[in-house]
Amino acid sequence: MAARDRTYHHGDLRTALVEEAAAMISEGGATSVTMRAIGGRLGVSRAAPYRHFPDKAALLIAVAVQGFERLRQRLESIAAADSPSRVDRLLHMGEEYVRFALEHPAHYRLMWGKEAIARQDEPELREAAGGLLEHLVGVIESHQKSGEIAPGNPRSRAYVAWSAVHGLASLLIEGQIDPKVDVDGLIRQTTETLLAGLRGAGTATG
Amino acid sequence: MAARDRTYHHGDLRTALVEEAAAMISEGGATSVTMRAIGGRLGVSRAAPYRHFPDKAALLIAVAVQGFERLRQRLESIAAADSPSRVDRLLHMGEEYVRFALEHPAHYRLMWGKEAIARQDEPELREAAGGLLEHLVGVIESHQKSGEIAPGNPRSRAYVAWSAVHGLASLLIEGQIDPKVDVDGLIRQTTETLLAGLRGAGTATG
DNA sequence: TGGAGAATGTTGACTGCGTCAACATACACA
DNA sequence: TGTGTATGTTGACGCAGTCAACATTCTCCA
Repeated sequence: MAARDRTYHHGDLRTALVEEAAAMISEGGATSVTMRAIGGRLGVSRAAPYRHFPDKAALLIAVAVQGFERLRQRLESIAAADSPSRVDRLLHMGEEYVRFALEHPAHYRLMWGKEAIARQDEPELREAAGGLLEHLVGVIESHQKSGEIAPGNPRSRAYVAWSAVHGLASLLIEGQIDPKVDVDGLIRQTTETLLAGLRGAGTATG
Repeated sequence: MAARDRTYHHGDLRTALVEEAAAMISEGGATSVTMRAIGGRLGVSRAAPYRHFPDKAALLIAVAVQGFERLRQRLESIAAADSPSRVDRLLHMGEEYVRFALEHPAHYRLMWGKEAIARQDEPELREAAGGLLEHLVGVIESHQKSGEIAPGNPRSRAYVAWSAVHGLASLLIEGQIDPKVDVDGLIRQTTETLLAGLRGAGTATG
């Protein structure tokens, strides 16, 4: 990108588009991304992006997929690494999840919001989101084996856990939580409450 | 609205706009609402709505506020009425919350989504959302008094509870949860897990 | 080595949308 | 009864997404 100034062909416009779109999203939210503006920022015409993405939604989907991959990577690195006790690890994962959302609010919104992307049912998207869920299910299962989470359908348990962190993340990034609240404390309290609930609540339902 | 056909003045355009916008949102999501279309559907010109709302965002805000009022009313009627044991009532409230979102997905999205409405910080909106939270805080407090929820800052506890139901509601309406899952069961499991967590987890944090 | 065809980029044009300004009409009240 | 205000209409502007026609460059085989 440094040495490729002013050539007719950009070199790797597709990659650049996704990255630039992600940057614009971070700066001004998803609505600030326009095909024209993104072209302008990359020194390319307004229609150039259409050589790489059929429409704007497709570009946003690519950005969202990228977000999923990064989040997943972040969570997996926790699952794999340095946590002493298993319980700690689970709490840590929940916290990291919320923190990711706080660090990349517009990105996170794009990942889950149906409104933000016209075609939320794109297979690529579903797959990326699904991967994340599968990972969580696996973690839940392993914790069930070691007894830290009550038995029962691990997928249901995963959805419950996911709801808690996703809900907190959403409320935080949508500015629905009083700014005076201690965010770190709230995150911790949420994950701890969740874990306590999962440990105990062995209703027949799941 | 029946007898007022074809007069120059509509009669109560403001109200009609909010209702029509809500209807369009239900039908085709918030993006399907355009000032021109809404005017057309009401037999009025494209600029007429501007006599009642300074811009599109203001109209959407009115719709969102209406949604808040309805949700609150629904929850309050539960809190006030027929539930036998207190625990049941709390579970019931959580379930109704999620059910409301399922019945009015686009409406619900509009209520919380920053992206959907340009100015999420509108005082009118904050107030409506705040009212809901205060109600929840009150419920939590009363349950703390009777010992069904561990002591600790009731506002934090309320945020935790809200996160759980809001998260589940969001995941459901955004189509992130496998359609094969038993939704009612999942809702129940979520509220039960939450309650179990709130009953036990008395960390120093809150 | 020199094209030919594919990739990639550009420009012009069209449409739909939000919105403003100027103008028209109806209503309310003195 | 008349006038000021509330409400509605039409015309116009700019911006965004997108398509079609055209231009340039790249690749790769004869």
